[in-house]
Amino acid sequence: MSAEKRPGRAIAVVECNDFFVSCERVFRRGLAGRPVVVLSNNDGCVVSRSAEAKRLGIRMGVPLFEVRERVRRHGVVVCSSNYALYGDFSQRIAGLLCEAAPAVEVYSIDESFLDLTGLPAGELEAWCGDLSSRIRRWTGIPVLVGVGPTKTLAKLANRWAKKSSPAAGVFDLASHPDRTEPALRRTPLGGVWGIGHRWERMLGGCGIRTALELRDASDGWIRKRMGVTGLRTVLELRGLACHEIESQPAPRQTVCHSRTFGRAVRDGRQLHAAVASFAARAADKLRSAGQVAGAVQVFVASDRFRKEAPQHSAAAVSRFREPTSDSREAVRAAVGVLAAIRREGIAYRQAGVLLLELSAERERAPELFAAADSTSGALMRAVDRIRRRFGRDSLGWGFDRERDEGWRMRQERLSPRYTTRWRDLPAAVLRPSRN
DNA sequence: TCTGGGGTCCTAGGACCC
DNA sequence: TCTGGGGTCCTAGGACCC
Repeated sequence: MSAEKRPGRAIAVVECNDFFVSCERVFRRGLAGRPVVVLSNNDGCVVSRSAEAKRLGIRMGVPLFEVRERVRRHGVVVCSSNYALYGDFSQRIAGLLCEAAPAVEVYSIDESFLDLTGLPAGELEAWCGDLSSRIRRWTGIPVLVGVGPTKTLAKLANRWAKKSSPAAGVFDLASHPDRTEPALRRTPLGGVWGIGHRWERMLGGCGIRTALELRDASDGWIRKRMGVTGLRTVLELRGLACHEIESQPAPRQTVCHSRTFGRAVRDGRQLHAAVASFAARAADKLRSAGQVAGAVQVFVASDRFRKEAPQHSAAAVSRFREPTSDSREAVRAAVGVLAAIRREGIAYRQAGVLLLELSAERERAPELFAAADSTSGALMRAVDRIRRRFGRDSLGWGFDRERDEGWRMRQERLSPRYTTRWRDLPAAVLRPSRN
């Protein structure tokens, strides 16, 4: 355990407020002030809500069909998720953060950690306020900033920025340690970073219900019940840093592309086509990260919500003869695995392809007796180049042509890709002035 | 009718070795 | 026949995150 208490350590976490909804609002001014929700893939669950939608009692993660009546009654605007748009906003914001702070960890699509150690305590809040308004002005996205001596306390501060002073948008525990205890006392366990549903229930059963009670629990007991992961959280609540800022992201260990289908798929050819396209996409991701994979895993699952239908889920792995990022090899191996695990007569609702045992392409050791396919790398580079220039759909594989679209996901309310596709670019119309 | 996708880390247990 | 300690590697499952 490398816990460390250093004087004056200041970690900020910058989190976009209701990020997906905020992105939708940037180009659709009519959405301001209205209840808005964004859905997961397949238009399944609510994954982002505006403040107005939250006030209507629409919970995070709820399936759309359960709140359909409320949506209709209150005129809630419902959007399919548009990851091309959100990803682009995310990159722009990350760019601004990297200009502003020396060490930045882009933690997720809507949140980053900044190391602000060294900024005079008296200036922290104003500095964060400036940053927040700069992001708002240049991207249109509102952000909230929490500051603390550890990542866990910064996250807790962020929660308070949201709850207590969303207008100011900054809550600082690093230069105001006296605020920590009251904040911990008023934070339920579920609001602590690192405490999920299971642990919340377990701890609640033992009489621990607030972040303060968790902070003051005994080390030995926490270690026994929650392992080192739980102990780290507790130490961080005490101001001892266990999680550093990782400004150089570690290379991925797995790459996954999976989908729940728009409807259940019983037909072998369709499932084959779906898995082939997932494998090709996973290999694309691999190449864009400059990695190769040693093995591929395929999984399939029937609809777990339809208890009356025959259920089957399975997964299996196939190893490549030599690490590769060639889409054709990934597809070949994946459909082979699929053929071995698929059961006739089962209606599958979900499938996915994982690439495992990743390593950097340049570190790859050539196999002594491999019949090296020297065209593979060149072909893949050419494919990637053409797609970058002419769009992802400009070039496909043979199996794409036979593709039956039956498994495609539902996206009935997709907004345009305003910032990443030329023909979706918003137009500004200038009218001559009348006077 | 309608229920997401993509990751990480840790732990326990078994196989195997010396 | 009975029997110790310590190590590694692998896998499955469980917890968490957004």
